[in-house]
Amino acid sequence: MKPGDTRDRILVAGLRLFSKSGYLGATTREIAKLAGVSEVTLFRYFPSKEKLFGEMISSYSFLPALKGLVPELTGMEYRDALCEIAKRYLERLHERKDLIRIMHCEIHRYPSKVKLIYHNFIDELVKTLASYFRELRDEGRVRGFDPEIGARAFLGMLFSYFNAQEILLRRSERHEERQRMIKGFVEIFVEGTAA
Amino acid sequence: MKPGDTRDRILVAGLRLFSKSGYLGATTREIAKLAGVSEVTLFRYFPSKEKLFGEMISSYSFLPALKGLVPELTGMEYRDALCEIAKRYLERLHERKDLIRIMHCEIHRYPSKVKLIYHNFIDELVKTLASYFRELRDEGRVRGFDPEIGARAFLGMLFSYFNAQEILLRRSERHEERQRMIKGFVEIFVEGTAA
DNA sequence: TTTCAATGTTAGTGTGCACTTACATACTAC
DNA sequence: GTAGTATGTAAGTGCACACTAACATTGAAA
Repeated sequence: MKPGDTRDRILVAGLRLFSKSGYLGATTREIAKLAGVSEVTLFRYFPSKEKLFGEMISSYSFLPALKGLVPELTGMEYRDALCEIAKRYLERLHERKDLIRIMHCEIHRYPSKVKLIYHNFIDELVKTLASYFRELRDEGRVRGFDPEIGARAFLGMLFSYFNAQEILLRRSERHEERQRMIKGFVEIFVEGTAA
Repeated sequence: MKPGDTRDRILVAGLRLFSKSGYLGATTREIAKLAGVSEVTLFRYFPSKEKLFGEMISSYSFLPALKGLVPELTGMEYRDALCEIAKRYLERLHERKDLIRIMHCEIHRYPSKVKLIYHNFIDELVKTLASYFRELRDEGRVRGFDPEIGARAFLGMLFSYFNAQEILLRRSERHEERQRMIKGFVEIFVEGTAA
């Protein structure tokens, strides 16, 4: 067993259990068990539960969700581009579901760190999408709405949908319904912002 | 001190502290102290912390947020009506902020009860708003989009805004910014759904 | 074969918290 | 005044959990 491997397994187990039971609800025993190590080993790697939590949050920050996507979009039709953005965004949210849960529930525990991560995530998204809208606006392909508000509106529709389905109601996500919602949202948004 | 008064004060204190610290983080000592009673009295009214939590959730369910509003809207201009809906919705969310936090974080504790309350809340909102859209559509004042998807899109934009501002970042909400966001969202939505 | 690092096992300690028991006090109704 | 009801105070129980100490085991490198 390579060194580093154990540490990672503990971090992954922490992510899972902190997400499922909350910081206080997840016990070090459970985390160690899920990681397949003894509880003592957990404390050899992380001097306290609090430190484990901190390291976990830091190491599992969000990947850029949309960065690098914009260039690919410039040639596409507006409607198709928005569908693509929506798809990617929902995929990223789905991947980071556990982390999102934790940040929602434990934001009071590590206010500055969690807020920073969250803020950066939202900012990156909004700015990326807003810059895309600004580009289109300069080409006269959409009307002159505020790009940031537009970005927040679009991402907000999607986030709420994700939140209701996957975080709160924990439904099995049905692919076809998701497609239908995306199409509906995009439709409204396209009509609402077209030139 | 009337009977019933004490019980209520404990429930209110429970709401506040469960919201702030989570179910496990809030102690019965703290709750009793905030309610201005001794811890023993708390246990005289509620046989366990779990029961207190359950009673609290049940008694503080959501009030209908938009019901009864639709009739008032029928005479109004579409844009103004949406602004009014947005304003009311955000006000209701603001009032029930603590409860919303709890439901987000503790949904795994009382899955069926919490889900039911939450589901009913969303359903009431979506159905009310969708019926308004359907009415307009029948009069030919908006185009033929799916009223339910439209409702989810509109409420979703607003909810995400509320969530980011008040639940996660706990910002002092600046009234003017809120107005600006509402206007921007409504603008996009109106253009996106107008006939 | 020896050595060393990573991990396990066992058996703790101390603390905070939900919850209890026993008894005291204040106030109200009769 | 007496009885009863709501509340308080003091003290404590038992348990789960974060965290520790001491020693055993394994496996690979030298």
